[in-house]
Amino acid sequence: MPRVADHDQRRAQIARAFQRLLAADGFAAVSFSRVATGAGCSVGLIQHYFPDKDALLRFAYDDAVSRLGERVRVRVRNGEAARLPVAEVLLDSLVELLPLDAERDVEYRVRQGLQAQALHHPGLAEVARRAGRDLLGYVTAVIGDGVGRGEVDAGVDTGLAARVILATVQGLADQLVLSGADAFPARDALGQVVAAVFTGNRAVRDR
Amino acid sequence: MPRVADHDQRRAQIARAFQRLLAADGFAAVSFSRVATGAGCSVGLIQHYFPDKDALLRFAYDDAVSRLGERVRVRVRNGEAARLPVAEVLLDSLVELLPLDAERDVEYRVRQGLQAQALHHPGLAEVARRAGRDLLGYVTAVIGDGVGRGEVDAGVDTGLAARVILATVQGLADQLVLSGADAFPARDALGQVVAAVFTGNRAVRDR
DNA sequence: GTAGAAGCGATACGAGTATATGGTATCGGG
DNA sequence: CCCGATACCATATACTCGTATCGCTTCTAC
Repeated sequence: MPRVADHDQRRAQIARAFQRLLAADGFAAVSFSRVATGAGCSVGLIQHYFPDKDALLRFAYDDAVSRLGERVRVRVRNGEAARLPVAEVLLDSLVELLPLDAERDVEYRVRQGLQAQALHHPGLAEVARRAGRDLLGYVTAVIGDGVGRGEVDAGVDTGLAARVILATVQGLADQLVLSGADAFPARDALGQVVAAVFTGNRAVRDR
Repeated sequence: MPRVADHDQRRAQIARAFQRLLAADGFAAVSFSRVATGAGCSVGLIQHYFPDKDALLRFAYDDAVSRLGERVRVRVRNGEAARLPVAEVLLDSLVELLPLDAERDVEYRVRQGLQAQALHHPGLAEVARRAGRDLLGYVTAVIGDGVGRGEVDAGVDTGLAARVILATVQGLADQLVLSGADAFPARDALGQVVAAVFTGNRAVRDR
């Protein structure tokens, strides 16, 4: 066997350079040569690990959403370990999606940029749909959990409520990047919507 | 004086071609030559009416949001003429923003595509901010109106409530284009959020 | 009429793109 | 030790892009 290299690590390195570039300068600024410069390698190396640009886009998108999902899962574990109310755990998880600090801002921009492309790009659309389904399923399950614990009225359509909450998160994120992270109390705003579903727990609603 | 032409009409014709192209094939597909083909003219003509690409982008963006604003204003006038509850008028107006039919889908994609570009484009960002401010001011005023009529609790922060509602609209729109216009009852979902603010009017909330 | 300005199109140019190709360096196994 | 498979790079190719420029046409004012 010949010379070896850690493919996963290389791909991640390239994808991160791609993400940095996308977040900083926008989708139009992403080219193989610029990604190569950012990753400290040659264009040829990128070609070596990604058959074409689509593959790079998909990988980078997937990498971003899976990292995000990981962060959310950690939040949930911590929240459950601390025996917090479901509403609070959910809110904390969702705040991960908002571009409130530098790291999350980069991630938001990556998701945003690639989701915009997904509208006209079947491969990316599939990644976007899957990510959306996962997140929707997760939030739906959490709300269902809230029903079980009496924090949510039994009559609510958990799926629709999850859609509304996720929509609000997404929209608030859009507003934040446009008007600045401290233009308005985004967490409070999101808290209102969550509280509107978790009517059984006034401690959260009245925060 | 030499030969005359209707500049506004020409610019609109070009901008519409631009918007069609953007909505159908995405921002990356928008080039002068394609816009010219779509508008049935030459590249030179576009250059004649727009000094550079930025000017075309800004004009097209502005055209899209002002047309949308006009549609919203008509909705409001009709709603007020029919003496509908404020919450209902607001909901009808906001549904204009959702890509529920072909025309609104095109408009949504234009706004979405250009807003995504605005993140890394000062000129477009200014248009986006202004459009956002206008819409936010409008919704805030409507909610304030609701307070005056007793449909909204006096204690609510009208500006923040407006932000939340607009965020939800935007996020629901994103979900709609990703999962199809009839994937879920978007109007009902939006109605829930509006009703959460307009607590004084159960007829709307319980619809 | 006709001068001349504006409308409008064709084309040229340089930069930048994704991808293809050929080559060199570097390591592991026999 | 050394063959060869693989990592990696430099450059070539065949585009497309935005923009600049030139030239023809068409109309109005005098």
